[in-house]
Amino acid sequence: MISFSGTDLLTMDTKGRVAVPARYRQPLSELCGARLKITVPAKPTDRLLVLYPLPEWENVQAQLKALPSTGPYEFLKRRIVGHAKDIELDKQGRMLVPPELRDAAQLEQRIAIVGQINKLEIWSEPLYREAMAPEQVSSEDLEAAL
Amino acid sequence: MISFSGTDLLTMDTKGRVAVPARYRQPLSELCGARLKITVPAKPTDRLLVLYPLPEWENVQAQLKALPSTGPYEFLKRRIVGHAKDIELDKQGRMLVPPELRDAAQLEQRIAIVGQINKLEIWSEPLYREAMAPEQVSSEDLEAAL
DNA sequence: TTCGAAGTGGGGAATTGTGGGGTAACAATT
DNA sequence: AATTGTTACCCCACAATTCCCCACTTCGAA
Repeated sequence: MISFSGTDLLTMDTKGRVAVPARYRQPLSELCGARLKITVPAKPTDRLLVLYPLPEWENVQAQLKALPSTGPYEFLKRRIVGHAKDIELDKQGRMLVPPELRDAAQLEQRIAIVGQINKLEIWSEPLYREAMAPEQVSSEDLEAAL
Repeated sequence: MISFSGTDLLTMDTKGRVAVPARYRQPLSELCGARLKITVPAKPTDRLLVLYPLPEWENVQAQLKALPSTGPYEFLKRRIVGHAKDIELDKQGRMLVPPELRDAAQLEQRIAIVGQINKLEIWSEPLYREAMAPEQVSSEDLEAAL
């Protein structure tokens, strides 16, 4: 299994294409023919997208299926599955981000791709910078976490 | 079996026709000759339609049949089976949504087709946006779910 | 400096979504 | 039974998007 990490700053062109960082391409191709699934994150207020290799997505889907169909879980399942679309790469190693997801995550030209172990996160670069700013977490919470 | 996921934003024309997203057409054709069943959802307050491939509908119907014929179950069965209609696609891959169902789901021009594993949901786009809005789930409930 | 790999841009063909006209099937009405 | 009107389905046509290919540029390594 691949392990994603590190940040790549890239640009999305006018057709909505974004290059997948080259270092992931061969591993992805071997693992699953570079077939991926893109969707929204669990928290509805988070403005980003998550990108799974297909086998990893199967796990996620299985976990979702195991959740009860009530209240917030119901919402979660419908939201994540309802937004999940297949992604393949073109011969230049780029993905085409579906328009609905583009604006769900408020993506513009500048994009940040962030590796998170089993998935990639796709951010608008300005929003990513904001989210990473130190003042986004209270110092007490941080202390508690460390 | 097909697995539906992801959202497609489309328009219903003045004749009540809606294009089935192209990525589903071949799978549906192979699975069941693109013969589908459309009906209302279980919750009477939900404003949307559900669309099953015929084999999947058979399962649903069998489950309904197994329910006791009393009180709320009786109601459920009558409601779901009573609204169910056959759907086929025209040569351009569009379905014709029956008028009664159109206004049961308050469909207007802008439509969202949402994949949910074994079925497709047909929403009015504005209503779908509302339903997916973060305010629809309390932040405490959400915290608990994550 | 040269070379190759990576990221970016864009032309053009094919596919997909949309709109609308014509006609056949069907229902309703007289 | 004849007439009218409505509906559904065929076809064609246009527009937008997606996909395939080629090319330029930048950057780091040899």
